[in-house]
Amino acid sequence: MPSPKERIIATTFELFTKQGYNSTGINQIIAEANVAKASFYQYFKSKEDLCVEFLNVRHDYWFNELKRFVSKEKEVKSKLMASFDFLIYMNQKENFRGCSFLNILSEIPTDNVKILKVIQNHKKDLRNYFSELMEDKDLSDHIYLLFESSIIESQLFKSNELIEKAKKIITQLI
Amino acid sequence: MPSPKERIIATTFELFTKQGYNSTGINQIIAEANVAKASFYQYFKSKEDLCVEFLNVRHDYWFNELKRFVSKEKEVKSKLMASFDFLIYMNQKENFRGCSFLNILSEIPTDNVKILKVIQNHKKDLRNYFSELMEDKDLSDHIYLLFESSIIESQLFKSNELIEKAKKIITQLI
Amino acid sequence: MPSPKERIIATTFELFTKQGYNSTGINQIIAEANVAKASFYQYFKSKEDLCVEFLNVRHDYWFNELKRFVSKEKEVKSKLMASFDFLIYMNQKENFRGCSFLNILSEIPTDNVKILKVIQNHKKDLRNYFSELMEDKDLSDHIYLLFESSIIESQLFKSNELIEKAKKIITQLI
Amino acid sequence: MPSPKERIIATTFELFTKQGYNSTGINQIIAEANVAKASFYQYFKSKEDLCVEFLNVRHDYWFNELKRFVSKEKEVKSKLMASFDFLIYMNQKENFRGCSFLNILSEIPTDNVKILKVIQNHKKDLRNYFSELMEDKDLSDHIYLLFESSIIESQLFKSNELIEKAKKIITQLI
DNA sequence: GATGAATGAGGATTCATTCAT
DNA sequence: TATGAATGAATCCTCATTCAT
Repeated sequence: MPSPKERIIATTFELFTKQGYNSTGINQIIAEANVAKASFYQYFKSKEDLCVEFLNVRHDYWFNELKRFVSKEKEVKSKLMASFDFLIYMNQKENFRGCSFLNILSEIPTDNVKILKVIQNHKKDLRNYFSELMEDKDLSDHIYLLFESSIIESQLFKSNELIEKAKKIITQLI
Repeated sequence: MPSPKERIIATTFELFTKQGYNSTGINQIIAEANVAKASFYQYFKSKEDLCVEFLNVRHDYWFNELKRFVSKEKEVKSKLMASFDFLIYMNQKENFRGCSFLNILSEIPTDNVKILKVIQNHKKDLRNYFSELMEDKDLSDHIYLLFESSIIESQLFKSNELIEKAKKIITQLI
Repeated sequence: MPSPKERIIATTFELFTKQGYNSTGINQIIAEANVAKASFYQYFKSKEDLCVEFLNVRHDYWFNELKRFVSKEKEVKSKLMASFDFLIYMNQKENFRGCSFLNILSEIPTDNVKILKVIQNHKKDLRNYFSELMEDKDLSDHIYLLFESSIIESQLFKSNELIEKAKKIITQLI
Repeated sequence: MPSPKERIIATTFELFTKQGYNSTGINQIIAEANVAKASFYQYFKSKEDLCVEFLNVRHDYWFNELKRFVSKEKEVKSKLMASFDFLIYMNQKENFRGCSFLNILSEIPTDNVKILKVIQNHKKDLRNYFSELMEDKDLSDHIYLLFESSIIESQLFKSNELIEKAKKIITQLI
């Protein structure tokens, strides 16, 4: 059996991803992780702290999954297509829950700098991910923007339609 | 003095826009609207109900402001530019609070169909807004997607940088 | 049946007097007052607030009891003796719980100015009470100091011995 | 580096004196003493136990300081004055925190005999301290009572005014 | 002799909502 | 129609203590 801390993180990952930040209480986390309340607060001094941990774990998980998913592709264009297909894959896997980072962005007070920074860094890395695939920075930003809206729109409409449309657009751009 | 219902709606508009849905309690609303609690529940049978009302009011407000902002422009291209400038205008006015609809999308449980529909309709109208400006549906969707990410990214980074970049991209597209 | 607010105050009075401030939880208060938790927070925005209310009620109660107890005496000297006898009376009635004000002084953080002021005012009133009984301010302060230690010592030793000694001392002073 | 037990006692001394009993958690003590939790419970089977130890240490410290402070005086009267000056000295040193013993008396449940006895013994020793300075037992008790209220009043008002007044009173008594 | 991970009962407070008037 | 008192479940968090190693 994994350690309490590991169980907390695993449970948090699952619940924050599925239900979001505000809808998930500490009580539910410790109940499902089968951990004492005080154990929880030994590892995370606040829910905000846990949120940061979650976002870090999610960051690693998400980029690893993305890179694994894209790894079989050799050309830039097919890497791009695979990146968008990754969104479709994740939507199916996670039931169109959208981007955990943007979701939490909407859930926290605007002055929560600590969490904001983590979210910003995640998106900076994503923007970098595209810029490293090609030389034209304007183009990579263009694709980044389409990628971002693809996530949101598919979350909102619980449909991959606009992801497919983005793919089509990009095909024509390159 | 406006009626209780009007005062509730005005206060809700202000608070939901500024603080978000979950961070705004019923108590704060009725206190600032100077309305009795039971009066509140006479007009809105739940907070969810109020949310729907808010989104409807916000929808009208937002589109009216957008259209007013763009109305002075005659050509399609300048209308598009003005639309993105509207985002910059709103960011300044509302302190980079982003899109109320997408924010609430992240704040509610995924199974809240009632609210979801209202948000979807808002975005359908927005997508239509662009498609009515031009014949090429692929192009209008393309612009719609850039518009959506422009909102989000400027909220996240509290900066209009990517709005400007989207404008540049669109200039080159057309 | 008294109103919830009255029941809260009555219960608080009883519990704070008997158990002290920190040892009395909100839960116990609302349970014994038979009041809903939210009702409590409707009337008192915090436990600190309740404490201030308690001290005010206690202040009135204590001085009224004191004055009532002393009222039958005509001469200064016998009024003084009665004042000290009042301590004996209260010790018996409240089981040597000492002074609620001084007890709470020890229980709160030193920087809690709000509560501190209430305690200070209570003691200023007591000091005034003695100074109004006689012309010699030094003498009245002298007696005030003996009165204060009488309270404390009888609380500490659960005995009225030093109250009696103070009475004897004062008899010789005057 | 001192032993764990010594570090615990030193830290406890500092924190209990500064913050009081209830406001000081075991966690803070072991953290600042740099000691493992289980080590703590090896030396002290409960917080109550630690409290007793603290009071004993404080007792020795306080009387040693008092005697040192007074030692240079030869006459009874000047010894008394020095004793009261010691309170002023301590108030300045410890920021008007009052008497640790009386503070804890207010913080513990009334039925805690174990701690109560320690506090009583401390005060008995203090009463003895004065009675050993002079033959008249009534007078020494009188001074003891003024001493006690001097501590309390200066704690309450964060002022040495009433200590000075007590000194003046005593000067006239002798 | 010394450790630190793990505990569960309890702390104060806020929430959206309903009731009797 | 309009009120405001009253509700109870839920929130995040802290406490002193014990356990196996």
